[in-house]
Amino acid sequence: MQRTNFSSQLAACSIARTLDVIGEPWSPLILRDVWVGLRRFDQIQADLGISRKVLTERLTYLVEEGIMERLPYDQRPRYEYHLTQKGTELVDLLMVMTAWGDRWLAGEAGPPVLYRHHACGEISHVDLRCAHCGEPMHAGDVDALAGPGAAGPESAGRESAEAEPAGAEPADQLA
Amino acid sequence: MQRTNFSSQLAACSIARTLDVIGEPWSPLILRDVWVGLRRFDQIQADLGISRKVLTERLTYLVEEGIMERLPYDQRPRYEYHLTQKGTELVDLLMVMTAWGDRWLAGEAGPPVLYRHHACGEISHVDLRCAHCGEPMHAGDVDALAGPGAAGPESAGRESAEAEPAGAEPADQLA
DNA sequence: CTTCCGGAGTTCCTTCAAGAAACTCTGTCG
DNA sequence: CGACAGAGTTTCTTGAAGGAACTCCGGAAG
Repeated sequence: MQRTNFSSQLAACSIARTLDVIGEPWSPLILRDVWVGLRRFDQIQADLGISRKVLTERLTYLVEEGIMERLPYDQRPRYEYHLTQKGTELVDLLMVMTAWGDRWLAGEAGPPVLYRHHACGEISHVDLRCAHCGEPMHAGDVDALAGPGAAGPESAGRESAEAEPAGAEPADQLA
Repeated sequence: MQRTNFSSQLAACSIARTLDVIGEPWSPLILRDVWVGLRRFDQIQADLGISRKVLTERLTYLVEEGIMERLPYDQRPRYEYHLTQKGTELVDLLMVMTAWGDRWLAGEAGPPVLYRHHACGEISHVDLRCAHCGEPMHAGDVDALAGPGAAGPESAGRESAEAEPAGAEPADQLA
């Protein structure tokens, strides 16, 4: 799996940049474990069954990236991993994965875990809304335009939108 | 990278199940390309710079999983990939990645691509809300409980659960 | 009719990351 | 002083990703 750093994409795509932080195998599950309270090396290792070497690498990287902090919890050399603000906000991603997985992949037994929303007390899941107007915001509800950090000079045009199968295919670039 | 199928987790975790579908390297970027209108093999390959072999594998798998469809667009053996409903809903994940990446990783140039929300016409990004009450729903706004599809018999209570660093940390389990 | 071409993959070889399991290091406790 | 436990290292093997060349198919060109 030789260096999958998406380098070509890093410049122009927030998705690729995000994947560069938590896109490696196991990273999202490590994030989940720490989120739910499994904060110590051996706990996470036992829970996931991940190789210790890989777990070390991932934790080190996540700390470097500011997703987690490594904090001593004892006089002895013992450490716990805690989510930073940056990491906590990344949990949004996990909640969306959960919602999608529950909807499309849940076994006949139903979802394995339920979330109760503090605000309303109901078992619920997340839904995506526009931060501006509060209306639903999903794949079909947006147009993409080149932003300030867009790639090359020629990238000024449009983005997803059109995209006719047969006709004049724009084949834009990405985000 | 020998078989990272998260099998131990698949039974009990929608996050792991979702990762099993789009967690492999490149898959989210392929999804993005198809979403924005790059639907043909060579287009995607050129855009991502991915190995043709890996692209073949990923596309085949995504089609098998019902994320995309492979449709002929010519009398000749030419095909395009289109998102299914299942795949389109997965784009939510990309939109959340974009939002997080824009917030935490955007270069000094600003975000590379902007999204205009049809409903309000504003440049915006997604926000997570409770599907029930519409209030914000983020990492700290939920309690997790074991659902019907929870793991083993002993998993009735919590899962990872205990594991308080020091005090009585709730540290619920996962999804 | 034969040749050319372009999209869509295959094949093959190399390299490097994930798995597995044993080993190390460091304080504390009995 | 020896056992212990948490938190990693080390070492070796396997297999997935890269890369580049090769194949296959049907229409277009000559």
